[in-house]
Amino acid sequence: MTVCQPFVPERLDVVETFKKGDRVFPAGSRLYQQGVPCTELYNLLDGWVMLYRLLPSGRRQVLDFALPGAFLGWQPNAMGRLLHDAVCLTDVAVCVFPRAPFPSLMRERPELAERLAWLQARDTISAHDHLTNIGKRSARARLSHFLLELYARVEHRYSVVNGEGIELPLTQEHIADALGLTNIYVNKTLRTLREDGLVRLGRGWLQILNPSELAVIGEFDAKASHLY
Amino acid sequence: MTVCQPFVPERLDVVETFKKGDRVFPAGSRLYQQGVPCTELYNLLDGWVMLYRLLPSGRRQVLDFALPGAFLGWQPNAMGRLLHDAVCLTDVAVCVFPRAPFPSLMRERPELAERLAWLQARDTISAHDHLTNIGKRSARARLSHFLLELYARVEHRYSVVNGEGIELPLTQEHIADALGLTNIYVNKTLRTLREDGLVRLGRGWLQILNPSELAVIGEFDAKASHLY
DNA sequence: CGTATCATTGACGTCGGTCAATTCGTGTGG
DNA sequence: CCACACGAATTGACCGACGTCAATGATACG
Repeated sequence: MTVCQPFVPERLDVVETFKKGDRVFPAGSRLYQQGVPCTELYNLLDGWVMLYRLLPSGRRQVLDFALPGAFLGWQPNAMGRLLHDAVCLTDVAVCVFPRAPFPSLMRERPELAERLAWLQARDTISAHDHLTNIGKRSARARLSHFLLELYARVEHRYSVVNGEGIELPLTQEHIADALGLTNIYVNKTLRTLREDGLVRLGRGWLQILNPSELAVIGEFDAKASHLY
Repeated sequence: MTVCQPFVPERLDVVETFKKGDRVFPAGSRLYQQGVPCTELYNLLDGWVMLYRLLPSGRRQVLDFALPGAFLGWQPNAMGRLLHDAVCLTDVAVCVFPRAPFPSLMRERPELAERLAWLQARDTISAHDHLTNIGKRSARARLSHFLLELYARVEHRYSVVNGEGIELPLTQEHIADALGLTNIYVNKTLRTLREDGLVRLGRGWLQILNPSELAVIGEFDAKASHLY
């Protein structure tokens, strides 16, 4: 499901030719910045990347937490200026492409354009999920939905021992900025979820204790998760 | 910027061959329904289409108001089941395509896949805008931002006499469901905007009286509107 | 002219925000 | 090994933006 990986074998070399190579970014570093042109594209191989927008007022809206397989930095030309920030929440491994030859590369390799279209369509659906979650649910439901979805996505990518919990390199402030809440209220809502025996969540890890009850609260339909 | 229109001339016939023809839907009718497979794709030629999701609880989140040029009904296969509803707010003219041959058509015509990728990327950006608006702004700012963006989009498609206002076939409930508010609070907030001489808005039309002040309130950057 | 839909307004309640203080955890330097 | 520092988590008191409920008014349509 990544951009460069699962091509038909004999085509793979073409994309391989264009890539600049793999690179590692340390936790806290930035892949690219809102409003600034960026000459590279990134295929996320390992680690977590947070995508967010900054408002003039300084507030931050988290758009997505990108997991391995995500293709980052590509967008219709706003004169090359990107519309969001991308920072690494963990050490991150990416496959780097130069941006310039990409349009012609897409024309030469239709399956690349096709794959990009699908990735983008999936991103749109994901954004619509996110939108619905923020727009129409209470804080408690938002958090439930968010944790379940994140858990499912991580479970799908990393090997997770069933019921063992996952690594979750997010602060409560990150979660708050994703859900349109304050870190304080996220904390208070988390407490009620914990007290009800639904989740456990500490520094850097998450465990879902009662997925079915959480799914009811968050109106989460596991079968409808097409966003892996 | 539509799917079938601006191809290089000699290619156009290929897409034309596949299309099933133009069709008109009356206001209030539905193009497709959430959870139901749909065998067609639609290129919106004229009119307004509202895209929304319904939650189990019955609440509705409006995802987008589609304007001419939008390409509707295409998404990565969730077994063909669509994830949102599309209903016509006005009489609507669409160019209809059968869904089945589309994957192979994309492979034959790379420029189609490329165009779809770009349209989808634009949709993602638009969804991120929407997300930021709902997640991080007060009701007053949300409304200001929403009205300005909508005005800009309509202005870009239909010929608008400067300062004359536009047709806006939305009820306050539609707006509320798009912005994560209640129709009642939308009404009250609109009143304050009117009283401050910023907008005029009645049944089916909208006039922006003070765009610069509205832009300040809504943190709206006209230059950043890449969503035409 | 009657009915349905949408807009408007007020009274009241609450969910979530703001402010501020305390605790906890981890890393760092003495 | 302990003292300190710093960021994150936690908690409480208070407040305000927005929701809920209910009634009235305006428009369009048959």
